[in-house]
Amino acid sequence: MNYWLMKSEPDEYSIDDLKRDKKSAWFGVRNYQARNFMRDEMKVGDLVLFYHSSCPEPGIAGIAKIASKPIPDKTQFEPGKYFDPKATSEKPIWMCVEVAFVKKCELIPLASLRSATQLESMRILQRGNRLSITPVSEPEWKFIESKLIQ
DNA sequence: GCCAACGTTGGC
DNA sequence: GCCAACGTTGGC
Repeated sequence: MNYWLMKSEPDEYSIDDLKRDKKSAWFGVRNYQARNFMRDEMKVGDLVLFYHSSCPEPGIAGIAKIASKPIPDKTQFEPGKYFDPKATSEKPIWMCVEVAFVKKCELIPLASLRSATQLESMRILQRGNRLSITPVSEPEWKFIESKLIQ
């Protein structure tokens, strides 16, 4: 079992949207490191901290889980902002996974994460971190689950 | 809107 | 392969 943190801008796709949809493909990732996590390391059943970014109240908004093996991100083939002219259906470049809703929680603000010494090495809190998908260690997960999630 | 940090691009 | 320029992310 691995744990992850996945960022989403709530204007684009929020925890409420996932709650409504039950399940969604995590399309639109165009960063190789983040793609590799989805393609190579995620397993069905892995748990995910759903993080709201670039919004008035950034923070953890809920929990989701990985619900599929890697699948081609179909937006790479379609006209629009995620289109990639170098991708073909035979050789897709961008892979994603499906993510399923588990629960919504009271928002855990970024400041609360920063103030917890147990989380000081968390990837998301390191300066300059911009990766939209990052691994979460088991101790970090346990701490957040038992102490912060309501 | 600002700005730090990082990834990507492209000329050489 | 180097590296400057540029674009993007994301908190504030």
